[in-house]
Amino acid sequence: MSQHAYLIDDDEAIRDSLSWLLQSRGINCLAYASAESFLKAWNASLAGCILLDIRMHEMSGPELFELLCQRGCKLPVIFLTGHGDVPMAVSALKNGAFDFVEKPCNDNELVTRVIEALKLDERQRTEATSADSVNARLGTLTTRERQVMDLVLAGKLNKVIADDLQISMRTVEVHRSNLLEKMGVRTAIELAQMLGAKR
Amino acid sequence: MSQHAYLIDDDEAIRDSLSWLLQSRGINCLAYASAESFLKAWNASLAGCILLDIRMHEMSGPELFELLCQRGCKLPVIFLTGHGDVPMAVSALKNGAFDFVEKPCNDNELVTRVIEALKLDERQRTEATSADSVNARLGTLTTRERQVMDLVLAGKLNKVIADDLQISMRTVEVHRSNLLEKMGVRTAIELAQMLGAKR
DNA sequence: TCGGAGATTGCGGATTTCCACAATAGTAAG
DNA sequence: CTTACTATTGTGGAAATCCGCAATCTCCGA
Repeated sequence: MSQHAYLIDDDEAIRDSLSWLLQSRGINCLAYASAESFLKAWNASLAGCILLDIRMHEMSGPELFELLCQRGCKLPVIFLTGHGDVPMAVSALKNGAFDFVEKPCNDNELVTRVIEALKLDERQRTEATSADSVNARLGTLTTRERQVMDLVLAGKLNKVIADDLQISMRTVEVHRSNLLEKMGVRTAIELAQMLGAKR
Repeated sequence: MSQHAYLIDDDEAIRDSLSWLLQSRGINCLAYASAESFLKAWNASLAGCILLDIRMHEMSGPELFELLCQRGCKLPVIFLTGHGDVPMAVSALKNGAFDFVEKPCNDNELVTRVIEALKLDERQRTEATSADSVNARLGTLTTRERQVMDLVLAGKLNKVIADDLQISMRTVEVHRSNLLEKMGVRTAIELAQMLGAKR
């Protein structure tokens, strides 16, 4: 899925001019006339960033933003507003918005910020991908294997783990070996690194 | 060092009224009439947060903020301004300011934000403390010990490490044992966790 | 009811780790 | 020059890990 700038604004003139601006700079842009229409189109695989007007009919920009956040949307959001005030901008940024710009704004300035947002999403997506593969592997572990893994990561010796779980050392060894295999690592250290880096 | 709100504003009336407000709510407050005077008083052990006026004679609020950041100041900064605009607020927050409020502002609102900033600093300070102890320990390691540690964390066996460093296995064992001792852990796993969590 | 997956355990051997005891060398500080 | 620290290596044994081969036992879905 290639990156797009998802522009959400109920003002057709704005949609047209910004779409054109971005496209002319080589940025794919899809425009939506309402928060609702974007919400229907959104899914977790969309990549890029969101350009979101603050004031719209029906659902407002901030409302959509909150809803998207709840649904796990990680796309950087750049708020657009023609009548913004400081508290509104502060609130948006403190809530995790990527940026907040006033309309009308300098074309180059806006494009620059959109590009920054796209880069951020790119990075986040890369990280998320590796995190997902780790989680997928964690998902293949059986209950016992996970229990053993936790104790292994706690730095306990097999004999201690065996004692904790009330099973034989040999069983622990088997689980340990199997879980390392499933996680795609050869030693417990590598496992610790793999999980440590992602949390 | 107990927490203080460091108020920096060249308007005496503001200093007096905000100091009084904060003190009356049980928050220690120290006021400075200029960026320069605070800069002279600042040191890394100060705890709390900073209330910083944007426009001042000589050095401005944002200038002081940047300087403090360069010097490693981690105190949350709440910008105060009587004539703020949106771009200024956005810029401040994107540069890492904790908050941005307009004067005059609601007393309770400001106090709430100051308290949030103080809590944040408290948390950061706690984390920094443990990170410092880890770094201090890392500092006691000799060059060789650090080399061995890196390879151990890479999940390599002692024999491989010995080969890599062109020394005997026995020497690796000694270094390994010594570094684990110095780092205050009993196993390489614990070491990996200790370092993994702090990066 | 049959088959597969997961949990469990034992045996025995190859590898590795962990350590105490001991010794040699180079280097920097005092 | 003496002391302290670091780096280095050896011997030898105790403890732990790693693994292949084998065998039960339970639970669950076909």
